[in-house]
Amino acid sequence: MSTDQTRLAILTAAERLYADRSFGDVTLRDIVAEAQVNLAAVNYHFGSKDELIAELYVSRSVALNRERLAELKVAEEAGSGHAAIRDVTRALVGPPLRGCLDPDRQRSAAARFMIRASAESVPVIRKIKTREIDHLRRFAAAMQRSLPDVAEVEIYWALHFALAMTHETINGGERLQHVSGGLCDLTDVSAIIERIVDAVSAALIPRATKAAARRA
Amino acid sequence: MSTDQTRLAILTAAERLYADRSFGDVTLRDIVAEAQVNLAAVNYHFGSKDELIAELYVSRSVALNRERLAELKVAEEAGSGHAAIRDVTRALVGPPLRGCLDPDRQRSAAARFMIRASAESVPVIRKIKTREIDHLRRFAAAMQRSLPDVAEVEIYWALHFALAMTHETINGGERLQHVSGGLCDLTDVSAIIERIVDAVSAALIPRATKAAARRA
DNA sequence: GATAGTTTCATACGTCTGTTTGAAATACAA
DNA sequence: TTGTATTTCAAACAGACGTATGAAACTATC
Repeated sequence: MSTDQTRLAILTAAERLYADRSFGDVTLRDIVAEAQVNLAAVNYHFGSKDELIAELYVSRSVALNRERLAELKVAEEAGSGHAAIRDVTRALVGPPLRGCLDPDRQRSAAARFMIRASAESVPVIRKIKTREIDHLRRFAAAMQRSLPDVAEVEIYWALHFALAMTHETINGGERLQHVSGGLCDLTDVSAIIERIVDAVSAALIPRATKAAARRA
Repeated sequence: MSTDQTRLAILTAAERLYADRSFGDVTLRDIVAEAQVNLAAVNYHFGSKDELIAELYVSRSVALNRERLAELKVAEEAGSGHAAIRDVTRALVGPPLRGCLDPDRQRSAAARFMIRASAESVPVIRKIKTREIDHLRRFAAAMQRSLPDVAEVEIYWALHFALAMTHETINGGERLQHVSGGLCDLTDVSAIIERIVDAVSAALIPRATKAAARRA
């Protein structure tokens, strides 16, 4: 092909398959069948399976981070410098949740791939996760700015719990629906987001007022 | 051997390895090397790799459920019939957290294996997860008894979030420690448990008082 | 339109996987 | 001890895996 259509076909095919199945389970032969390219194309264009996964992870990682930071920026500009804690949390958990729960399987593939990359700890991804650390620190800082009275350690735990609820809702949503007998609605994404935002606020705000009272 | 020492050696070896690495990654040859038995012993005693995993999962699953229900029973008897929401939550998240974060690798293996089985969705385990559904429903019922004013759907979400925080703390604890620059202490297990219990209570109790006020 | 460079393709390589085999070793009952 | 049943063992099986090869098919430049 003239341009690197093949590269792109492989990347999107891999993304689509990794969204549903584990890294170890998806073979190169699965990927090239999905992409409708030759088996050798993967090693020609990427060098190895690991390098393919790494490149896929990096590209989707920067996309997710960009999306989150864009939302954060909007909230911070609306609040003339510092965003409310609810808006910061929304910017953190909104993109992956909206992405994963999108009914369009292809559009949701990127988000679900990222969740898998976050959950499964395959060596090749472990090595390039420094990016994620820095990114999460920026959100911790934003949360701290919105609640200056809260101790730093509480901020990190809240961030951790926010991601926890996000990931488990995506990965274990089926179980929740099962356990609740279909009572819990997983189709209304914004309601889920507000629910998580509520939980994070409820956990943090008492600690803020308590700290403020101590200070006064 | 006279008794089924070999069966047991295989089970504990598999548990130990699956606690640290994924199901796909751990081979039968790894397991028999760890157990110091012959390769063919696995298929002789269990039939196949999948059946080994299934038997291991079932046995550890009933052990975990028993532990949780014992804690719940103690709390309910102390409260003469119904336990406080904090105690119910503690009975749910305490056993896996204490198990996984135990410094003794061998003792923590069972708990970490269960977490992996819960996170990785391998077909053979998916089929026998009905057990887990029933078990979680009993905890939902206990939570409902402790907070009768809260809507049923809120109970299920709270249960879901409690498990979310538990799992992510176990699986993503390393990241939390990294992001927080070592600020978050993962060695003090009971402090972590209280933190999760706090978060669940904070999420539920406002909804209880609100519902009670509406009712009045 | 010939040439050089890039990309595709069928095919094969070596290795590792779960599983099977049949004989050897062990245990246990008569 | 003899005979039967259970358990172990080394070895091999067929299949799937990631990767490598070299010829064929393209694309672009002159």
